[in-house]
Amino acid sequence: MGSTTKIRDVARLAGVSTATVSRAIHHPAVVTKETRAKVDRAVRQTGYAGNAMARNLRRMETRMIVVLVPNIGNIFFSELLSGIETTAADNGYSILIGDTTSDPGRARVFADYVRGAQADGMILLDGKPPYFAAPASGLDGQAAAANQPPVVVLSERLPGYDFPTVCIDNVAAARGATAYLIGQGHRAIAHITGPLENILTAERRRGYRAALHAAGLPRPPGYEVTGDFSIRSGRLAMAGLLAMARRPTAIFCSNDEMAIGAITAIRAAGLSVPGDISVIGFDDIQFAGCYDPPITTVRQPRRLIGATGMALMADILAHKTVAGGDRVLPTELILRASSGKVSAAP
Amino acid sequence: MGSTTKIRDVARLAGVSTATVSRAIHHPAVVTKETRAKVDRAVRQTGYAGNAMARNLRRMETRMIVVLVPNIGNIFFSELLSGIETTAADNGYSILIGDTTSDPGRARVFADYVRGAQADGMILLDGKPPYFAAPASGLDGQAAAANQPPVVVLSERLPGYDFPTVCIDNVAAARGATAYLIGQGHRAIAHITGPLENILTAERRRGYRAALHAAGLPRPPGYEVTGDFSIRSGRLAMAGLLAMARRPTAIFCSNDEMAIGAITAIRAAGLSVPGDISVIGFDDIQFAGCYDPPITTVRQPRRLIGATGMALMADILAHKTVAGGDRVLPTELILRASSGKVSAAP
DNA sequence: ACAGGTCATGTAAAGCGTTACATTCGGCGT
DNA sequence: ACGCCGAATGTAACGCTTTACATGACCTGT
Repeated sequence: MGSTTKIRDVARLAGVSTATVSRAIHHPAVVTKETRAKVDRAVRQTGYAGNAMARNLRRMETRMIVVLVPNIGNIFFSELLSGIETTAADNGYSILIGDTTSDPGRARVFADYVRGAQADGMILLDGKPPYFAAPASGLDGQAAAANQPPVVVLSERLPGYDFPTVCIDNVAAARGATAYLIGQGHRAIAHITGPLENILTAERRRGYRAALHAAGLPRPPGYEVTGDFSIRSGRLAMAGLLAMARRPTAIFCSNDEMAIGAITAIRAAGLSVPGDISVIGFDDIQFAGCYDPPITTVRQPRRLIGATGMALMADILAHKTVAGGDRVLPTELILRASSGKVSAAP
Repeated sequence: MGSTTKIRDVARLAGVSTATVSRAIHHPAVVTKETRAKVDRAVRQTGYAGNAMARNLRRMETRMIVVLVPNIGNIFFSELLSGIETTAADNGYSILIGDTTSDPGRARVFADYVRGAQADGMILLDGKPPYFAAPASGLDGQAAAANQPPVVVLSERLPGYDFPTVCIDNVAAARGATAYLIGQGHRAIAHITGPLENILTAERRRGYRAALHAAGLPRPPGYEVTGDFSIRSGRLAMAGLLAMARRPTAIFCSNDEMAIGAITAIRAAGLSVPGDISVIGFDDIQFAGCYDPPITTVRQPRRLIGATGMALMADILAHKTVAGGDRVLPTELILRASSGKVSAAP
């Protein structure tokens, strides 16, 4: 009982060869019932646990998937992760989470995990291409992809790369949300965006603009304010909007946290939601429905996105087929109390 | 450029042995500047990335830590994870997250990761002992521990086991919160607990009871209601309390989500917080301060707990010393608008 | 100029389990 | 009764890297 038990020890105790022990454990069907019993007993007696490093090396797989996420602490991603984890487990995979908030350099470390066969594939939630991938360029895209580890992109599209992707139609969803506000009679609708370099941000803004344009509404300067998806940034952005000469009557926020921040700021200014100003969020995080007032928002099927993405990854790893094409999952505008008809013009 | 580049290919290209390549990469100091340059060039040319499985096997370590968490989707844990991740990265480790919500059987799978050397250590956030560990029993505890993979327990204590632990003093914190309510003149204070089998729940309840006892207050039947840490359970529990003949004037909730649920229920009944009923939560999750009203709560240093725990783990792995003793981190009662002086008795 | 020492590099042996291939045994068909 | 076939097990190579030890070259001090 000195150090760990090795397969040899089990074999000796069971009176069989190491090959038989391995078979009894991994392919029980090919050994006799008696042999299996002997091995099982020896395994229990020794507390043998195999050695994953050796097994991985031999099998040339780790059944581990790297998931690159901008911020685990963010509830939006943590629910997405939860969907990924569940499906991963169902397929015998585990997920290795890489948080890139604190240090963008971590992205490289985790990309190297896949390149170094520490993980079998990589799922990207941060909307940034892995450093080792070159943009798809027609013909040699296929050839180049052949030697690259499998990558699946979730939640945002990566323009210029042709990784399999699971996402929603951000443009349409944002357009729908804005159109709803217009339908409620709002004419002065502002937009609090995410960070500008963010693809998601750009898409949602595009949808917002498209809706205004379709309704023939102007886009007054200053009506698009940049936030960073945090509650605080929503509050600050809203404070700026409240100070404007022509104050908006409705705000479309690029996520729910900023909507919460916006509502806080509106109330701090002595105004009411939705009495004076309507607010719409995006994502439908759990707290959106429990806030006071409950927040109108665009629901994203987070768990489904995660599950679909992981299923896709498992499929690619199993069949080695890169099933192209984006999976676009549906969104839903959830109407709650934070939005309503425009009040009499101020 | 057929399959992946191996160290042999790099060695050939650089005109040195594989040993030298390995040294040039991992111990640059011991090779000549010229050799290093040759190797570097060959590495860049071939895009060599090493093979982690082989390296792990040889080094007998994976620099990976399993973290067992009850629910990644829960914001409390995701922030704890964030603290762990950051410190892990600083120490050259990565974390492998195991979610046990969906399937408690996963706990076994992940415990086997450590046993099978797929991971170097395990951090437990779910307050449940790993299946392979026997309760500490005096003398042989040390001996048994020697062959076990390192385990660190965070956030809750595991009575009967002597794993290194980073936690808060739940009893004292709960007592403090309850005592504060008593100080505000409340005499009818109810408690919404977590799941009963939960150690945390038991500790906080103990603190609650202790405070009542110290103040000579009775514990009316039905004043302790069991929840499950979800918003919904807080709402339901509160609905039950509101229906009681002698309605409480203050509620101490075992976490913030249940406090939010409680507030929702109180308002739905046409009462106000804190006008009619004061509510206190626990944890100080991000949303507690942004809720309307902002929630009085006990702040736990989540990131610090995670960081301290991971640092402890790194220390154990580096020095092989099992530094015993619990690290008890301080909590803080954050006074906000959801609680106040007792109103005129009903 | 030679012994002894240092430094850089090469050689080859682990590290542990899996699996292709070889072997043995028993049974069955003719 | 013999040969063939299939099933069960054993043998040994292999996966890729790291590192202890060996080797060789070069330098220094006497």
